[in-house]
Amino acid sequence: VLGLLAQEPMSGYDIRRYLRSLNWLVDSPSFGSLYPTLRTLLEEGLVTVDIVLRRDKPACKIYSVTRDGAAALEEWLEQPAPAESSLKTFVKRLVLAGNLSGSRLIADLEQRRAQISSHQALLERAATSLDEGADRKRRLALDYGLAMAEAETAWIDETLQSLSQPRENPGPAAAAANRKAGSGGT
Amino acid sequence: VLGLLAQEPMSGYDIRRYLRSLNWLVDSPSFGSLYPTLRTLLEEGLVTVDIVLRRDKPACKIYSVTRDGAAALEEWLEQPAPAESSLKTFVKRLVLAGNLSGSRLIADLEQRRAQISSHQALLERAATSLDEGADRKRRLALDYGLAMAEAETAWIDETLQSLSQPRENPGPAAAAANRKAGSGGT
DNA sequence: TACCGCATGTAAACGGTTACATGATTAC
DNA sequence: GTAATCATGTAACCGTTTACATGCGGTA
Repeated sequence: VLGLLAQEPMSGYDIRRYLRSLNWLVDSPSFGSLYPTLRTLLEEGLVTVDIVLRRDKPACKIYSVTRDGAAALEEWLEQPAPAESSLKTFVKRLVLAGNLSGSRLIADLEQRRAQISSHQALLERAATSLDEGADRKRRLALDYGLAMAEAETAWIDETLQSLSQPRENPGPAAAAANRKAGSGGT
Repeated sequence: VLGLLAQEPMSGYDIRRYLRSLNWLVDSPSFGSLYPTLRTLLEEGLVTVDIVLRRDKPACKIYSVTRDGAAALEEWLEQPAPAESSLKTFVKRLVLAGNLSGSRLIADLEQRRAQISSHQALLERAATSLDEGADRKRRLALDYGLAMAEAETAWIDETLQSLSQPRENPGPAAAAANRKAGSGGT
């Protein structure tokens, strides 16, 4: 929440709408947890409110991060994601990449790449132990996991490369285009 | 839990170990929720216990599904995943693909493909609305989402194809090989 | 006037994790 | 004898969802 407000002051309703638009990537909290969270942040002095009256719509409360809030956010972002760190954690941090320092972002990507490798190893072990004549359906989840791991690794590698060459402006769009063109990748 | 026990009778500890090996795909419950769950299933008559004493290891309780349990599982599996259905739901069902009827599995895959399309559309809308000169880092999450959507769609299409041609035995392994060979995709 | 989308909020219920407690068996 | 792994279990805590409650503003 702090991260989103740092990108742009918003109301609780806005946060919800924004997170809903990323529905697939991150799960958006219900109002029942979102509003109390904002209340807490306010009481802790990490955000301030600004009640905005509009003639066309009902009034809303726009929240902005304070200096303390920005410091708290930075503290959270700068401490590397915990070693176990799930996909959810990674994606959350990716959503806040705009607030992340370049080196921190690269470290996150590399950490994720390493985690995928170890997960891949686990899945491969599981696949071989299940091996031989086992019904295809039983292996589907493993195959899915391996395919996704491969795809994610490829994306991370592309992204790391494009981040290390900031002179050009290939950006994610160009990377996507490369993918579509099917230029032989690793 | 019922689905795993249907594949093979196991102890709570085994379930945990198995789910841990799929760590990345599904999150394994803590013992604090797993054991009470088994207790409940037992009380509901959906599973039975068998205390097994071994000389080399401590005793353990092997759970097996009863007829009622199998019926309950089937009921759960046959009702298509709810329309919203998250990635988690999809993967969970994929892990249990062995217990799923062929037509149900295909329906699940197709439903997921459709969901990805709509999510893709959302992400693309978000990407264009954020468009123009926006800092690359701000778009990273969107790009990630789109890349993963693409990869998942590709995997689903391959899998659907291989499932519809059961005469050959290409299986997931062959599909993976195709991917690696980089034969022109969709 | 009735309804729908916007916007905020609260309280109960629920489910899961964390932390704790116990004990058998093997290996150092 | 002591640590580590295997194995099971309980209770407090905590965050989230669900359901409910309220009200403004536009529109059919």
